[in-house]
Amino acid sequence: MSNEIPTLHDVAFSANVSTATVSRCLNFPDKVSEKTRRRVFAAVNKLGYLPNFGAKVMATKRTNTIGAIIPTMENSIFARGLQAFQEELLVHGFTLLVASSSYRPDIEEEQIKALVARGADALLLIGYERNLEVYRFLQNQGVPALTAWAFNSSSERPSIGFDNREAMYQMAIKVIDMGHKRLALISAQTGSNDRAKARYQGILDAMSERALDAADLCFIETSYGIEEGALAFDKILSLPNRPTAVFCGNDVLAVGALRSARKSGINVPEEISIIGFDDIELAQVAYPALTTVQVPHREMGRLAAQALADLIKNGAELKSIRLETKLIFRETVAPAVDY
Amino acid sequence: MSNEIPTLHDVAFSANVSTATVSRCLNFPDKVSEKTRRRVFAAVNKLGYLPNFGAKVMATKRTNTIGAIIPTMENSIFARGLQAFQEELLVHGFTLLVASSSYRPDIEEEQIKALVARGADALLLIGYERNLEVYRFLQNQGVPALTAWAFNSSSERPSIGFDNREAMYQMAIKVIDMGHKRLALISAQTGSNDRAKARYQGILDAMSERALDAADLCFIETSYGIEEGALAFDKILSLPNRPTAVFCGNDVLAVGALRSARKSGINVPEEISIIGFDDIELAQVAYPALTTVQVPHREMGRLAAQALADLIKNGAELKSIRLETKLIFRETVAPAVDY
DNA sequence: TTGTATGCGTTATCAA
DNA sequence: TTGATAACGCATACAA
Repeated sequence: MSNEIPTLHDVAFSANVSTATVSRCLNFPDKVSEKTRRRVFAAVNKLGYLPNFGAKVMATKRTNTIGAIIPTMENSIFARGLQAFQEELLVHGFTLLVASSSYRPDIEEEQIKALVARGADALLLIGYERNLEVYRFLQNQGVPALTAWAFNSSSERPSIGFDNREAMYQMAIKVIDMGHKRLALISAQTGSNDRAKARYQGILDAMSERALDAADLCFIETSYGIEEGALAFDKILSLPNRPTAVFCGNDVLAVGALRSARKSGINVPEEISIIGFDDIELAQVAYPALTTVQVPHREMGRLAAQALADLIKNGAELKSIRLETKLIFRETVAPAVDY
Repeated sequence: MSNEIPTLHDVAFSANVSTATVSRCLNFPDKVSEKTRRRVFAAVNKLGYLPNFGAKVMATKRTNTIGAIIPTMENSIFARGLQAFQEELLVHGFTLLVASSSYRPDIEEEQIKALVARGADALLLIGYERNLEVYRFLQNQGVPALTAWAFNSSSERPSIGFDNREAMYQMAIKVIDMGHKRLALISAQTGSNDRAKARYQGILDAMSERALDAADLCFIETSYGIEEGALAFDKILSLPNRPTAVFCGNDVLAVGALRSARKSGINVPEEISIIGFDDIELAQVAYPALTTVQVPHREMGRLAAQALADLIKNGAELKSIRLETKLIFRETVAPAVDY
């Protein structure tokens, strides 16, 4: 029982052929005669040969690895999409390299460099908004990047996602048309998050469209978490002219709001309506079940992987794809009571 | 504006030193004179030099990459742990390679090979149970592996996790001592899941300990999902001698059970108690809030990353670590009603 | 169809 | 402190 890891050379020696033949046999089996192929594979099995990764990378200039940088895997919308992304990548023979930014642009930048340094053949990024210099760096290094979770027709960067503004706009129109005039939004931090910003804009646009003064929107920014949503909702409850409908930037915040309402003895939706965004599991399990916007996270991940694989393997150009969202009315929204 | 990616050579030429000096300068800055160091770094910046990954791997025989294979990122217990794992890995200069097995041993095996082939310096695996041949393969390839999410004192494989049997045992004892005699367990598939198996065993042990006939446990196996939990609960409800306490292998199944109970008009916990496992977000958001076992997922991920980093960088031996779980009593458990 | 020979971009050994 | 040079293990152009 030898303790050395076998190389191409060893296989070639054992099969009594040249290293070139072994290499060919492994990469293009049909370019080799039946007889030698059998000999080679026998040797490969006998020795337990596995191609050396570094050498392969060096020779082919390709790692067959694709990097993804997401805010955090703890947010199930990213976990879900990433899972689908990875599964599809596997089908095409790629492996997933993962990093997270904790929603911080500086960390994201660092991670982008790290993944490029690690030889990622391409990158998946969340949202458009980032330093121009980053895009230049990617270009210089020859590493293509695809944007996901957002679609903005006015940007020419390739992206696979949905129109955050439009989705929230549609939901807001519906809710306003149910008689709600005093609205609130509990939003994720909009600073460096173009998705949050777009959702905010969607509500503003809907208000203008329906002749409400957009300046009257009660806007609260907070960070991600159930607790944070609850705290923000508490603040809203203490307002003099309490809103009748509270939009939330995501389902997690909405569930926090729901919890806070229950604690304060406020009936949802009779006294106040609450709206989420994403339609993660929490939304249907919440009590009452949450009205929200359904986003095709898995589909996004899958399509992103396909596009990237197609780009690397066939040189196909990255094309933007716009996916549709869907309004899901469950139990947390009711017509506004007038008084 | 040149379009070529610069190499060590280019930097050396530009700084007017040898490639050896540049390499040294980058890897051991203090082994080089102040003057040349400045010259070299100036050249590096000017050219935008980034070390070639493949070449580096080939020369050092190290990718600084660690692979993790988990059942699925969609299960938030893994997403959470993986996030912590990745964050800690980053601190030590490692990148995370991710693959998922969908709870299938054959896919896991394939993925293990894929990650080794991708040059992972070490692997993180979930649970002990797998083909012996896999461990032999890992050994032959010289790739160390650490097991997480389970701790079994009778195994000598290094692992960082908790005692699934013990945790469920403690919970069951508590519940039995509240007067429950007719118990049920809605379990994840135990076939190739040692954690599920251990939790099952924990209940059996508790029953024996409290002089209940373990054969009376109503045991249902199902796959992961809210819907699946609900269906299993429906079955239990239709039983002639209905159990008074229903344990669930995880919180997701428990939340499904809760939903089914609500639909059937059964009061929880007055008429039936429901117990989860994991304490994910769902548990506190569920209504009524779920009684469950809290597991330190993040801590596991963090410690696993530390151990692996220490192993690769300093050759430290992998040591098993046993973490504690905690019983969380919320609102879904009440003393048994006798009749 | 198969073999020979070279290059890929680092690191590391040894000498200077 | 620095430089010349030999690996590292594979893919591939070219020759046979």
